[in-house]
Amino acid sequence: MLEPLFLQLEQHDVVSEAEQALLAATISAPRDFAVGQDLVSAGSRPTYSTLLVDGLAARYKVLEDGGRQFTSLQVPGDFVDLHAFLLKTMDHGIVALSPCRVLIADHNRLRKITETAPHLTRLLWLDTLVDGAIHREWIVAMGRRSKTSHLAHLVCELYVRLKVVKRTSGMSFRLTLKQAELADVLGLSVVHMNRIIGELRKLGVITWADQSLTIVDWERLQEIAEFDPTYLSLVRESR
Amino acid sequence: MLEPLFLQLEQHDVVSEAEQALLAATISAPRDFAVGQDLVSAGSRPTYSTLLVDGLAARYKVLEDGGRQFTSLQVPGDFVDLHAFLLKTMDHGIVALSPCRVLIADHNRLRKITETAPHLTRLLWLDTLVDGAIHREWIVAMGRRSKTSHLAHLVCELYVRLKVVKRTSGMSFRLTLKQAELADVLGLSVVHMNRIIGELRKLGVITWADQSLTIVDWERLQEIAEFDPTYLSLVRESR
DNA sequence: CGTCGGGTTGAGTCCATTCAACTTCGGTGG
DNA sequence: CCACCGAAGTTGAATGGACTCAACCCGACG
Repeated sequence: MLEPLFLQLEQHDVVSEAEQALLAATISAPRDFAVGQDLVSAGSRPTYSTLLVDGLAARYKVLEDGGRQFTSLQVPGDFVDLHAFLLKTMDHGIVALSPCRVLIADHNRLRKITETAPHLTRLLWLDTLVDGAIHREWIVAMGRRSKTSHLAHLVCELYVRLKVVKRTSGMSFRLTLKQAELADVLGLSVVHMNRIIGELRKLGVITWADQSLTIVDWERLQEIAEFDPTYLSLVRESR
Repeated sequence: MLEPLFLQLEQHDVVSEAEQALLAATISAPRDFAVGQDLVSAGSRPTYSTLLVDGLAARYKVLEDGGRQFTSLQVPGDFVDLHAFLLKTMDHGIVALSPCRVLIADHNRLRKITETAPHLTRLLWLDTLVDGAIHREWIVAMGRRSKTSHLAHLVCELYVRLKVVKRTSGMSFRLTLKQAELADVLGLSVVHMNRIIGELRKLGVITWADQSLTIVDWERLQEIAEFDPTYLSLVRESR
């Protein structure tokens, strides 16, 4: 069940068998969440971190006027709230966008890892750093890209991240988001989100129906997005 | 010269004398940068990380059409590229927005810390996690706040972060940004940026002249921004 | 005294929003 | 069986926010 996590970690560096065993011993208790449920709620102080192993989840904040903004999308193999291990208090919620299965890693055990397994510690740290790199890319997209380019970039990113954990088939992947939720990713109104999607469809670079998104023209999509996957650190080297 | 770093770390947890000494031994070689110079350039693979001890710097990315977006502002005590320790390749540049003084921490020595000083390692990790938390807040601001609220939020954030490192006097602080640079923070045109600033001035919540920004009505500014400093983790507790 | 960088202001255009209507489709109950 | 309903998506029209282009101000500096 830890496979997606290992697939992700091994993109960055070699993970020894001892380290894999240590992770396996740290993580326990599978749990399932239904669509719309909070995996972790804002303001809470969890004593464990949550590893997503199946489904799609998102971090979000809600403003006083009711507006919601997603700050990240989480795919299988992502530690959705590893940062809570040190930040202690959740400053945002995490919601299931599809049925989700998660595993639990107790903070005491994570602390043990930091005390006994420096290399594995660095890999977990790196996990949160990639998270930050994705955030930066989103900021750039929100600030300076056209909406069409922003959406294209998101599709590229999701495709690459899902491919790493073998959740793609060919140039397609399941995307269980509603358009209203996508709008909360890009910071748009639902109506306009719909038109932007129509834009990419009309350009013939994607199709999206029945929760299945297919990239029809990967080259063109990358161009529109100015997508450069460097920020995902998908290079296996000593860390 | 390490004072601002210690001031920041001690906001989060107790830093022992041994840890302070270890940091002091890790960090060396002060260096100065002029306005507009890159502290770190995009695409590079630095073998050390850079601690800002004086001045204002920013992370940025540039798009093909020449558009620039800042993804963070860095104040004294910030490790501007601590993430490069594990990410290895810089996916963005870091530029000096005022004359900057920095110190250098070699990656080999940082690695030593991860192998011998788990608590200090966690504090450094935490440093990058707060970074991520700030990124998330920026994403929310860009996506769902009004531009006025976004600017107000930025002012609140800067004030609090600068206060931690004693770079405020009363309700004022030096802000060496040009309006064009602020525009690259919020993702706006210069002209519109100017009008938004005028907005906050007209509301009587800030003044800003001669590179000195003063918060005239802190309560009101916080309201406009819906500012809640939780995300900065300014609570001293065991981590 | 002229020039230049940064800031400010006005006018017109374009993009994104809101409000609203309408479609499609799957589920549910008469 | 089909009529109805609600959720999600799509489309049109009008409003308002953000953009560009342009002019102008002003203080620093040569």
